[in-house]
Amino acid sequence: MNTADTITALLNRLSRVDASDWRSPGMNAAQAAVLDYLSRANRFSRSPSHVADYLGTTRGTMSQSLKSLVQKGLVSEKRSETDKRSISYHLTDKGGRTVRDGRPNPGIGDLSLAEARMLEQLLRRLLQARVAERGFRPFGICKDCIHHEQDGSKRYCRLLGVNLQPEEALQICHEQEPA
Amino acid sequence: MNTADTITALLNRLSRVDASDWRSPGMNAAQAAVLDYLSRANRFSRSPSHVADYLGTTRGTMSQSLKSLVQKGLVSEKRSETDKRSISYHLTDKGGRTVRDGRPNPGIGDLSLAEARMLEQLLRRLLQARVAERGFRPFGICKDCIHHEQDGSKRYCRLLGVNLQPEEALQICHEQEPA
DNA sequence: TTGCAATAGTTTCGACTCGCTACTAATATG
DNA sequence: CATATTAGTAGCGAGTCGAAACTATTGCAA
Repeated sequence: MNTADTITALLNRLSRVDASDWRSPGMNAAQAAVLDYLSRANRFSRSPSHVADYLGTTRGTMSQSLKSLVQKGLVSEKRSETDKRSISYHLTDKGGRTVRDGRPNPGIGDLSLAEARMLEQLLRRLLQARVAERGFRPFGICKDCIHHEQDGSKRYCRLLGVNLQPEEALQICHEQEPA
Repeated sequence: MNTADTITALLNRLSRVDASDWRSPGMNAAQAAVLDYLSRANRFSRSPSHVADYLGTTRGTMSQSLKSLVQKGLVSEKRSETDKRSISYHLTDKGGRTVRDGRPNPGIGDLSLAEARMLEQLLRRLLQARVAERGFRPFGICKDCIHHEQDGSKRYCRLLGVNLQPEEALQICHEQEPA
């Protein structure tokens, strides 16, 4: 077994072992991933298609997942004014609490802070490679985008032609193209 | 979001993006994980309970998964002679081929070989920590175990009291305790 | 303008996952 | 020898998953 395969196997078990934490309170890994994404994505990136693209699944599946999250009161939908086809989902208060409190804080064992940072960077680059390999969008954060423009404290998106709130600079955008 | 959470989020998306490869030929991530485990576990570690422990799921779930793999002819069962309760599963020829050929060889992008090795080591240590955190068994390989005894080319397991084949030294064992 | 084509989302289907509880059979233990 | 423990399974209900079919809206081009 070569290194790439070994890494993939480790990744697989790790996410499975992590997932066993979420399996308690009527919550599963897929739903947790959706909530996590919605908590970090900007207002232009929260449609079923976007979440599906991010997680590498289909619109049909995501439609189902979002429906079940709506039923649980964790997520709420808002139809777009301009394009009546598209819908933007967002966390409810309860959903926000679930994301913040519900996460069992995962340890890093005997890894030093420097090693953890190193691991984070390596994972980021691996993810970037595998995402590109499959033609997926990068889903990076707004401020690292070629369309992001900053003038003092004012921020602007050249692509969408809108002004941005300060907190939006760190959110995930489906249109993001790394600068 | 702290480093541990960030790492968990990266891990999650990575395994999800990887999983989208397996979703083609009537095969899913859970089944792929079972086949992968069975291909690497020794003859003492291939019962439903063992696979379930390894993947952090339940015996009931694993029983179902194994049933569907049997139906596809990828896996076959053998009842134990000594303990008539226990069953050991193993890959069929077709199952072996599926593991070997079916894996879309995953890239490592622009990571150097040294960086890939570093990533592998860090992941291994993180996994070890999270496994210990939850009281799971380590499922390490035979030769790194306190019960493993080597005398020239002869290998022996002190715990189970049996002689071991050379190739078994590198297989996963559910009884393994790191030396 | 009208007539597609593309897009966003949903629904339905069948196979499967998943935790849970209840169950059977075999083995241990006192 | 009675009872506890262990290994595995069956059934339940909610949900995941891909695929295909379907609706509604928007874009585009003749």
